[in-house]
Amino acid sequence: MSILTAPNAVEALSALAHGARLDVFRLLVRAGEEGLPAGEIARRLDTPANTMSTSLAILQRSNLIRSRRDGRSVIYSADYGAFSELLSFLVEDCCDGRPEVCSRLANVVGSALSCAADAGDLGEKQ
Amino acid sequence: MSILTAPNAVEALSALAHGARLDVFRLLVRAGEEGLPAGEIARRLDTPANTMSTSLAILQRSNLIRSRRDGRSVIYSADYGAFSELLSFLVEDCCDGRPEVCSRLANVVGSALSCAADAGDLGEKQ
DNA sequence: TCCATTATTCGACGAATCAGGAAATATAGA
DNA sequence: TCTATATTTCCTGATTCGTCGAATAATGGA
Repeated sequence: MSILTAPNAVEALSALAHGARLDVFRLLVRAGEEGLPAGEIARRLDTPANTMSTSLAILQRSNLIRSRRDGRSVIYSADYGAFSELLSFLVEDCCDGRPEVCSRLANVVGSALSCAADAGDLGEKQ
Repeated sequence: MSILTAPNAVEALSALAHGARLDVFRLLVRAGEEGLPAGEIARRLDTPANTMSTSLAILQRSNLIRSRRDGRSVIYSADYGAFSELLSFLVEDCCDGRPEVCSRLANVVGSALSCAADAGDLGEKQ
């Protein structure tokens, strides 16, 4: 059961349904918990600061990213929890009525996440 | 590594980033491989046939659903493979550089898909 | 062929989204 | 306080999207 409501999910999907914003989100996912300052994100993705600010605001409104101020900079980072909730929302329906089809999703997502096992903390962790 | 390009992913996310279309897709995911005829989908979701036809066309263009004709009806069904590819695309970045953060996603998605294990074929199975 | 059923395409219009210049705000340092 | 840096907000034209009435296919049966 996901915590996300359908409207929340639509907002998150809308935020990601845009080439530039998807690039931002993926950059932040790769950047990890420490995140990146807005200006650095704009520079790396070669986007005007005001346009990037709008993109960041849309992603933040959807809860997929967070921000914190650090001096003159505003640091953005991916919200992995919210991202997980979105993924849960997307996959939860496969279990309603047709659990047998879930296995394909489970296998594919599981292998895509095999690095989690490589990192040595899938479930048990150290 | 996902097979999906970023533009493909954006198209699929855009297709899902709409309340009515998300409802259609989730209905079809629950309906399984056999799918449902267009008219039945429109009836269940209380939507005019032409509007539903447009929604179905958008979902199909994004490859998230397929269609086949059966007499006068056109049967739509979820494309679980394409759905898996989209999920893979979304999660693959967490492995680039920050494998440790993947574990949370793996755990959440894994438990959301616990029904796959119940259904008895999650890779190893028990 | 004629008709009923099922589904798609066309056309049009309001609503929403997009991008970025210009101006405003926030912070730090001198 | 004054200035430079970092970011956001405001604004607006251009584009795209969403909806659905009406018209147009496609199919099967009589």
